[in-house]
Amino acid sequence: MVRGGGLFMDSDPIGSFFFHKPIVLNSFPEDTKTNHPKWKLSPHKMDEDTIPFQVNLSSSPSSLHNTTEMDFFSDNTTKDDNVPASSPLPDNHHHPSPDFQVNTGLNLLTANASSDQSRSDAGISPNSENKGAKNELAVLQAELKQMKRENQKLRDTLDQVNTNYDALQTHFTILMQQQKAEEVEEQEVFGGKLEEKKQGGVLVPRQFMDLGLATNADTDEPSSSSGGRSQDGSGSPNVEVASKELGTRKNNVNDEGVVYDQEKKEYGRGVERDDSPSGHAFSGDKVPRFSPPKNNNVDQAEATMRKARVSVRARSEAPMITDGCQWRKYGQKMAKGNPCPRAYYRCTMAAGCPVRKQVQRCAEDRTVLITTYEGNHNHPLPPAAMAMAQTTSSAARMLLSGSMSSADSLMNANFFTRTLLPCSSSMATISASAPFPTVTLDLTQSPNPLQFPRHPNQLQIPLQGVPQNFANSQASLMPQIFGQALYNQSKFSGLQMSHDADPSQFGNHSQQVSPHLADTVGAAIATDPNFTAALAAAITSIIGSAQQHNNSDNSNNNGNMTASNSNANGNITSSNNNNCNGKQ
DNA sequence: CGCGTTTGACCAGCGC
DNA sequence: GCGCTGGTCAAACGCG
Repeated sequence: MVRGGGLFMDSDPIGSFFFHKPIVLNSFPEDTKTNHPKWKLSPHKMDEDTIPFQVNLSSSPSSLHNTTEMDFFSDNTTKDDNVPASSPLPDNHHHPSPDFQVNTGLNLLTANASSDQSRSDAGISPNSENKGAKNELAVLQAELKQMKRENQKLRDTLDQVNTNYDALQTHFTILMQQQKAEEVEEQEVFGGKLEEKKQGGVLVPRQFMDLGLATNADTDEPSSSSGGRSQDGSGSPNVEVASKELGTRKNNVNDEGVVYDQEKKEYGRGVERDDSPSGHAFSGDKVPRFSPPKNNNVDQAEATMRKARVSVRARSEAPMITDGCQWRKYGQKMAKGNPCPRAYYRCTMAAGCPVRKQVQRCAEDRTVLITTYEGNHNHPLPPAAMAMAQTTSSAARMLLSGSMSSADSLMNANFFTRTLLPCSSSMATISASAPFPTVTLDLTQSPNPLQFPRHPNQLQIPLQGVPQNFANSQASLMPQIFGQALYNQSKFSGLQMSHDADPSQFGNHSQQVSPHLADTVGAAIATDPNFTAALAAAITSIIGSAQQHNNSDNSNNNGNMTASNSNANGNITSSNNNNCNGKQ
């Protein structure tokens, strides 16, 4: 994992913990390999495997710098000129020559040492050799003491980092749970009794259009039926029972994507189980086939919810954008009005995941890849997948909250325009004749490269020629932030707009970028690991949320809105298809 | 041989 | 009722 810069205590079990914690520390005056001054991270290391995630320790680098006892290698050179200055550690294998003379200037001989010495030296050496050995022993003991002290300090630092990390994680989890709770509130507000629907004789909470986050899907229902190949043994229910309650998202965020399948400790793979038996409540994918004649109003609303889609437009030469999920192609059709075929994919990260997506190139601009997501994941997601999922989820929530609260979708579109797209209002359109609501996130333009330190082409997803994990981190970061912005926006559109909020008051806040955001995003972009991206994005979201809460009453969330607009241009179009020209 | 993709067939919704 | 279209299925196929 992460190593402390230049601190390789391979033979030292005390220092071995450096290999397991995401801390970049350099306690040495100078890394003689790279000649980087103290606390300056080696770019080489950063490129390799360090995560320069800036943890705000109470002990600043300077304060650590002032802890001179950590700088014991200068003593090393003092007490033993034979030891190369570049040696970062006291060489345990360095055996002094018989001429080895050390003058530490310290009177460190302890009674214990002398007693040991007296024992070991008994009848062996003359006085001079005894003195040399004693000195050596004293030096070693002093070094040991200092190493212990330093180790203790580093442990303290590590504890503090861990504490901070835990606090951040807890905060993030709480925020996610709050988000979930608010989502449920929105369901109650806008869905009313639609929150529940009957399926298989069991009343289950009706899923909102949550494309990204594991919710109350009942994956324990064995699949069967409807033909299709059956899943292998991977069909262990990977959504915990607790996920049926509000705290579902916890599993999505608490393990840096390590645990996706609590039982299998891995992603579900392989041929997907036929996910939805006929009439499965979450078979949002099978919209045309899921039409039991029921209460008209309820079904109409449900159909609207089910059919809600989020379309993401991104420039990419790749056949499919990298969104962190695993997909299996199950069909391809030529769609009317577009010479490019439309491919149909379904999520295979977990058995029975109803999420599907359609991928099609834009008819007018073949470089634009249009990915339309539909359905909700019923399984925990890795960070990279969460990013896109949250984006689509938030967009869908925003759309649905608006559509459910108001029949005037055009008003909703105008709201999008004024809030998210102050500089591109023409992009916000909505088709009143849409058979189902679709939010289109247009990520094909990046008008603010300065605000979001990314090459414009990096918005092309995935980044070809770039390591996959890096591409993932790149591609995932932006939707993460964007999604948070959309989610926050959805709260406005869904809750406030129905009251007396003046949308214009949100208008120009999206032009700003918080320094925190820029720093965090920059740090995330500068490094490879998905964890970094996800964590940075999460923290970014948290920061943005915190800022939003701070200014919540009369202004919009600067950080998040900024992020969305600055990195993705925030073009949102509500329409009913994923063709460029709006035809289908 | 297992797994993923391809592709023609099939089904349902919708408009005329 | 018929045709068009979108969406899905599943056997065939290809690849490692």
